[in-house]
Amino acid sequence: MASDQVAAAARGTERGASTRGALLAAAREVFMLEGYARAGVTDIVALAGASVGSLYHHFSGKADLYLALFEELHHEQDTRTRRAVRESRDRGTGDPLRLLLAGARGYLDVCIEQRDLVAMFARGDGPPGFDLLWRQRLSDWVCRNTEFFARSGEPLDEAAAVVMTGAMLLAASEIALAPDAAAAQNLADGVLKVLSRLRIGSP
Amino acid sequence: MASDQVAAAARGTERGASTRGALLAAAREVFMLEGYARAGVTDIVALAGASVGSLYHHFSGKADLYLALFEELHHEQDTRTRRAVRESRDRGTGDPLRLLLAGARGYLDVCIEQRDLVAMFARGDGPPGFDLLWRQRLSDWVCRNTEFFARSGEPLDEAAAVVMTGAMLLAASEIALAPDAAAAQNLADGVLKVLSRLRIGSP
DNA sequence: GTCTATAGTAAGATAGAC
DNA sequence: GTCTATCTTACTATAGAC
Repeated sequence: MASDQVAAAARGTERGASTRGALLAAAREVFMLEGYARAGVTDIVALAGASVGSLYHHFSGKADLYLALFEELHHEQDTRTRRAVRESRDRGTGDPLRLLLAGARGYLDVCIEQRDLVAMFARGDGPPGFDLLWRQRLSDWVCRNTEFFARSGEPLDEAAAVVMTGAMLLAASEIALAPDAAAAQNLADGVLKVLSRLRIGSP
Repeated sequence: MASDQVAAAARGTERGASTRGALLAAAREVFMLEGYARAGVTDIVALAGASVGSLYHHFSGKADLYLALFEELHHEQDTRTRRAVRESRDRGTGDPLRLLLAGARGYLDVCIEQRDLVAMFARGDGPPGFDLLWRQRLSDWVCRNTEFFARSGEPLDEAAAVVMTGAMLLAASEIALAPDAAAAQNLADGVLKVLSRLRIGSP
């Protein structure tokens, strides 16, 4: 019967998805603990309760696994940043710098929640070519902020963007090393407060 | 005769030193071009006109070569930073933030002069464990700046240090990517100007 | 001090049965 | 979709002659 086929497919799909999820979760643990280079494919599949063959069925290899984790975090950061800006605007904020800082807070919130994962990426150890992807993302970010400052009438737009972005970058990294969430939150608050002194974009 | 022995030793030493220098220079080229991971020991010795055996006579391995280059740059940055602060003080500068920024300029000057090398280290790709050394240096820097701001009466001392240091870090990285020295200089000037607006440490 | 040739090793990836 | 066993590849590092 057709329903049997459907049911079988569904079972298969569910099982596959669960294996995939277990592999991702295990990779996360092992990468965080050992770093990318020292992590072994065998350690990951062992922790996931799966096999090497399964891993290569779902992913193209160790690097792919790492990239998947990175994209996941990046997506979350992006979503939260946009949401924070939107909510601030809905609350009536008009000042561009205020909106930028609201987004920055959203971003740092994710960093605080996922300190361990952020720390892993901040180490810089990743698959060959990952640094290029990272640099690309960073450049994009600087460009977007440069455009923002240019629109706000800041003459030193690029420099301002470098200061802003660099501060956020190191803040994320230091937050990842903070002993607990409270200390991390404290640091995030401080950084945003200092940045608000820049008085950029409010001529 | 004793003088023969001395002469022989001197010749030997000179030859050794020259090989060592050639290896360092070649390593610099190859690492800059290929990155650490992709660089092969064989490529380096080929470019240096030396042999694998020589390399392992002078250095403990590929990683050691990389570290030597890093320490060299670090030493230069340190020297120039201190010199810049001293010179500024001699010119009569008393304001602490001004002195800090003078040092920052000295640091960025080295980054501009050695853009290619800085770009190589900024990629983050290095020998296993290098990220730890890097993080250590970074933490030291943040701590020193935190102490500086604390002495200057800044209540958000750590946050201010993170903003300042993060900005310098990304500035170095962006300078390394600048198309030419003029653009790099321009960006450095802008960043220092923006940072001087923070009015940190001058309550 | 320098060289050539060789060995070690480690880990990621693949083949093919179930 | 999942598994085990095997492979292969690429490199660093060493041994030992000159």
